[in-house]
Amino acid sequence: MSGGTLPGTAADTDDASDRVVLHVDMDCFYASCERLRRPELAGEPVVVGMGYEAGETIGAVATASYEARAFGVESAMPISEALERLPRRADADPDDPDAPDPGKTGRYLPVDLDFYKDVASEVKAVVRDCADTRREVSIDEAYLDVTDRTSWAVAGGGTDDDGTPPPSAAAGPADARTLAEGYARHVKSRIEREAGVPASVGVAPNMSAAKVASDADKPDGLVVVPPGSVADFLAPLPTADVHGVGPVTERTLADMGIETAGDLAAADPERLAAELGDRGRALYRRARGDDDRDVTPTGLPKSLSRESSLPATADGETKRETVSALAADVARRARERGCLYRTIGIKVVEPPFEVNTRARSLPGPVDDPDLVEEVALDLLDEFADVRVRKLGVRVSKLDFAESDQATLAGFDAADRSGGETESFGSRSTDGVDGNKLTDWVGAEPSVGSEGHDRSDARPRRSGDGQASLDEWD
DNA sequence: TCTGGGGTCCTAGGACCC
DNA sequence: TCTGGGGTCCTAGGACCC
Repeated sequence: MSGGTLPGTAADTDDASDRVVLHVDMDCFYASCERLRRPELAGEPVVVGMGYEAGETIGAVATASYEARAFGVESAMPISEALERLPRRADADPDDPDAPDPGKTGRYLPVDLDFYKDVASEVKAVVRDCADTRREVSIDEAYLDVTDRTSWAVAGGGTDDDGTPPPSAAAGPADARTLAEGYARHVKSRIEREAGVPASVGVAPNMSAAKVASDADKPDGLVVVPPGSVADFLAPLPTADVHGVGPVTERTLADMGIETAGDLAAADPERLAAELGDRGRALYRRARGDDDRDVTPTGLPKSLSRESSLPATADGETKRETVSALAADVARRARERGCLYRTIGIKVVEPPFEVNTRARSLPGPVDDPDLVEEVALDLLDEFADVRVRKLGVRVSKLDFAESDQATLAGFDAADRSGGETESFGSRSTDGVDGNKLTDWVGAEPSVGSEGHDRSDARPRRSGDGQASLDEWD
């Protein structure tokens, strides 16, 4: 009837089994990190650009502070456009009548991912301390299942004093402050105090509601959605606010007359499934506050890739050089992580934005930079005559030899400096390369090539982020 | 909006096998 | 050789997320 899957599990959202899930979402994280080391940026419009260098107009906005967003600067916007809306402070010259008003300018900074990762590791330390069960989704976002640390019980017990307790952050009808709210406040303030950067926190009985809640009052928000009020909380929000609804699905839903999460929750799930497949059913459940996914740790990666934009060109030499460089970088990163791959692929983007992918699987897993380049170039041949604006190389079907849960948990922290040990569980890539990897590859003599020299694997500081972007120019 | 880079998951069709 | 069905693997593309 209502799409419940098992008898007895429908409509039990007020059950005692309700979990307490926190979603921690750092506020304009990169900009906050810059402010941490440059306090004079506090309160200023700050734009952090990737592929951006001081004085240039190239690149895209990675993060804009809320002050910059007030000028219309948005994430992923080209820097050139951001500069039109918010000129650079450096260009404000009091002696030049044509110069922009300093009060309407912003600070532009290039991404410094290594520094942000340092800050993020302090955030993670707090998160680890506050929850045994957690999922770190990205550098600035995590889910925490804190059911065993707190509960939905109403705080304050019998006292109910007439003092001035902080107003409840609860959404929906349940106006009372819960223990969960207090716990979330504790996590939030610890992050701010110990890592020095602000976070928004959402609290709900499931992941997707917590995610929406953390977003509902940014920045510096704390929104609590108690069990039983999830559907009411979501109902007025546009469908695009539901996690998993992007521009395409939003339009499809709009065409069906579905504009809000409430509309979605009231829709016919079979009709949704007809339009959107299984995702339709999943979104339907989500909009109704029904999301039973467990908070599980992030696993090992499924693929590694690098891509790079270039001025549109059909020149074969340029394309091949670009692909070779990307291939070398991907292979190096795979080796740093002690990971074998069985599929090698490329991505070719033609103007205006036509994406092509090609991939080839090998008989067995390998760690072979030369082969990555060879296969990638071979796949590129098909596009010898086309103009391209972006090229990419990817390895997938990854095999992490001898990996165990300990290294799995340490993966995020360990990948930063490629072999430099971080406090826990990280493997030394050199050691792994020397031993276990060889054993593993030995089972695949036809394509394995552990004997290759390591010229590609020179310890050129973590190739992530923009430092290495320069390589392809 | 003329779209940066690194990912995940899903779907659909074809090959191949039993 | 008129004709079934199930399962798995592979590739390509699409949608979405941060």
